[in-house]
Amino acid sequence: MTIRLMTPFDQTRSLGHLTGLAGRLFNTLLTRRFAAAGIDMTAEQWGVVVLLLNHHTMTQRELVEALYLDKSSVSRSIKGMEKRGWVISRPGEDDARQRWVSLSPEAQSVAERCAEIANSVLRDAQQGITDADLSDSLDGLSAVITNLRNLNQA
Amino acid sequence: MTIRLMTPFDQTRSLGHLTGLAGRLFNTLLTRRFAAAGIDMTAEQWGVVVLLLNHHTMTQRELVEALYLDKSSVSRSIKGMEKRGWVISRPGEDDARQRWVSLSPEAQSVAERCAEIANSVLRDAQQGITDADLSDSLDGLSAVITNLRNLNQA
DNA sequence: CCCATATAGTTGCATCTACAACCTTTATGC
DNA sequence: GCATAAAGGTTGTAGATGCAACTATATGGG
Repeated sequence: MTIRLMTPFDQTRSLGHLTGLAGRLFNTLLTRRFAAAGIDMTAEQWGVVVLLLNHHTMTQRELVEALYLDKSSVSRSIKGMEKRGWVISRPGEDDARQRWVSLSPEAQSVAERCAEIANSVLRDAQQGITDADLSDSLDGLSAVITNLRNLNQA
Repeated sequence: MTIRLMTPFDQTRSLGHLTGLAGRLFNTLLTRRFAAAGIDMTAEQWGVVVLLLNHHTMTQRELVEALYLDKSSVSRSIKGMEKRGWVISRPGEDDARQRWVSLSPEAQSVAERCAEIANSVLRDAQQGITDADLSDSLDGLSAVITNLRNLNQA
């Protein structure tokens, strides 16, 4: 017995459903492979590490803008990573409100292996898909993200 | 100062990053629009409601397979939805281990408006993207999800 | 210089998620 | 039949996330 709506909604092929599912699967697989390699790092934490590899040091506000997370999420994430020893957090010298975040030596020492693992996940996830199709999917995804960011701002 | 890796990893155009971000943006926008319409339902809960609209009643195990979540996540999600009044949960008659979940009358009465809101989010998120490009993106996403599901099983 | 406002972060609270360990009930093998 | 294995769910624990309210610091206009 099915309840029919005047306004049909097909979840199984909805972008919202598929993106959420794919994101979740990516993160769990990456976290599992980190763990299998003896690296106690989550996929989300790896996202922070990648940014800090490229920028050396960032304020939490810069992380918020780069990751598009709530400032409270970044605050707690950094706290956890500092407790784990992946990052170092220091108060700003010019502006006492800021916290400057940078990678710990330990994080730098495992970054190379993490990058290999992250690339392996991407490779495996994309197997059987042509580069052209993949590029099209990324373009579509980027366009949707641009739309959603604007909608969430408003 | 940038730290260069032997194994480069470009996050900004990585499928893992983009899918996670898009999924998050979809969910927050949908949850916000539900709230703006006076409907106290999250995007994740709407996913359960859609399944129950189409199947009338399901066991938690069936929900686990359809949503591809851990059984514990479904267990707590259903508990919260029952507390909120969106679903009814009853023990199985044939198999005493099972819990059969179905929609409450209240959920059925708001489902129509929820479907309209969910469709509006999809429409807005996809604006400016041609149907052909969208379809290609969905195909790519589906292929990636199939890969990831197999990888996560193994 | 001082007050109003804006900015950077933190904390309380709620939801969502996964993994591991566990309980209960059912199915299987002998 | 009975012991063992498998299946359906729950609970403990931990991380991730958003929103609202809050603190502390900076900035700008009289």
